[in-house]
Parts: sequence; C-alpha cells; structure tokens
Amino acid sequence: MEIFLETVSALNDETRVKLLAFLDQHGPLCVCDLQSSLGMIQSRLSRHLKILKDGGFLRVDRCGTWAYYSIRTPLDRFRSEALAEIRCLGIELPPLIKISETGDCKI
Amino acid sequence: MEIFLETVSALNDETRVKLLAFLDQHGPLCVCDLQSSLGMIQSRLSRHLKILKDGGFLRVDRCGTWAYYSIRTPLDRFRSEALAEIRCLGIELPPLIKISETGDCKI
DNA sequence: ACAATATATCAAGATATGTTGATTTAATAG
DNA sequence: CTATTAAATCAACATATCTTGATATATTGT
Repeated sequence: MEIFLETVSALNDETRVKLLAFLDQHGPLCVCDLQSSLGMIQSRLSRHLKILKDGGFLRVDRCGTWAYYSIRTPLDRFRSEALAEIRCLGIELPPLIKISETGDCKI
Repeated sequence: MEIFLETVSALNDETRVKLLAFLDQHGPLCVCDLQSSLGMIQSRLSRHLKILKDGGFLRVDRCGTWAYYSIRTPLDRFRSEALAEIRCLGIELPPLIKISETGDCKI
C-alpha cells in the first residue's frame, strides 16, 4: 500500500506531470537545464525530482556536479500506463533551453 | 490535465484505496452498509465516495433513500490498470456487514 | 587549501486536504 | 403534514503538501 501511494502521490501534482512530460520528450537532462527550460527555482525543482525518483518514475545519473534525470526504464505496467496517459494529455511544453556546459559528461 | 489530476488524486488516499478494494470485492453497496462494514462515520464515507465518483471510478444508483455505489464499468485503461494494481496489493479487508433493510430495492 | 558551480536539504509560511460533529436535503411511512 | 431514515453538505479544526529563500554538501578547477 505504501509504495502504491508513493507512486500515486508522485503523479498528484501538475508540476510533476509537466516534468515527466518534459523528460519523456527530451531525455536525460540535468537540473540546471530543467531550471532554465521550465523557469523553476532550483529548490522547488530538486524537491519534485526527488519525489518522482522516489515514486519510481525517474532515475538519476551523476557526472561530476551534474545530476541527469531521465524516465526510468523499464517502467512497470501501472507507471507506464500513467506515462501513456500523460502523453495523451497533449501538454504544451516550453522549448528546451540548455545552459549547462558539461565538459566530459556524455549523457 | 484537470481530469487526469482529479483521477490521480482520487487514488491518493489510503481510505479511498480500501473503499475501491472493498467495492471491487463485494459489488454494489449502499453507504450505510459500507459504514457498518468499514467502521467509518457517515460524513467521512460520503466525502470519499464523492471523490471516487468524481474521479471516474464509481457509479451511484439511487433507490429510494439508498445510494448504491459500485465500480464503474467499463473503466478506461488507466483506471482499470490502477484497479488491477490495487488488487495486487492484497489489502486485508473487513467482512461485509449488511445492516440495510432495502425493501423493494433489488440492487 | 580556496573559490566556484551544481545540487540537495532545511525552516517558515501559504495552501490544500482530511476528519469530525452538526445541519440540510430527500424519500418514505404513518 | 409529521416523523423517520439515508445520504449529502457545511464549518471548524488538524494534518499534509507546496513554495520560497537560506544554508549545506559535493565536485571541480586554480
């Protein structure tokens, strides 16, 4: 029950749904690029990314000081159905604005 | 987006997940029988049933003063996947205690 | 070691959600 | 019409969640 509710409550926020849609569209992105693209302050973004990660939707790959977040694969049935539902919403997303200079990081 | 969030937030509560599981197991039940079975006070139950109905999970059939709630059919993909997930949780449910004397109501 | 950058966490206040008991609405029986 | 029962709604309070700015941690470059 706890895990189910953690999964569901991760979905229960407009900001997080948009984040999932954006990462679904653009693949692995570091926090600062999400910040510049979505116009969110860093602590807010970091919080929501953690909730999505704990909810089983995202993975993080660290490279130096950067943290790359992306949709976790494979997703289980329920989570991938949720993602499919989010795709169907046709959410309007802002363009990707990359500000990171990632040097050797090849993610 | 609004409808999706309404659907998700309907799932985002332990009481409502148990209610779904109970109705899934026992079929159409009136509020008073849910009350006696689940040991919840009436206003609380009524609130959660409304949220589940508005979230697209339940239907109501009225018969006299009784209101019979049951899982709506057919459920769309996302909702039925959610229900399948809830079935998999193996939630321990209390026994059904019927207190209603429904006269002509044949639901 | 020190400074700079990226990210995570914390504390405080604002907003939303859940619980309870009281009240209201609606249908039925006398 | 009045009383009774089932269910819905309301108001007040308690709890949880979200936002923000400040601070902490961690890695890299000098």
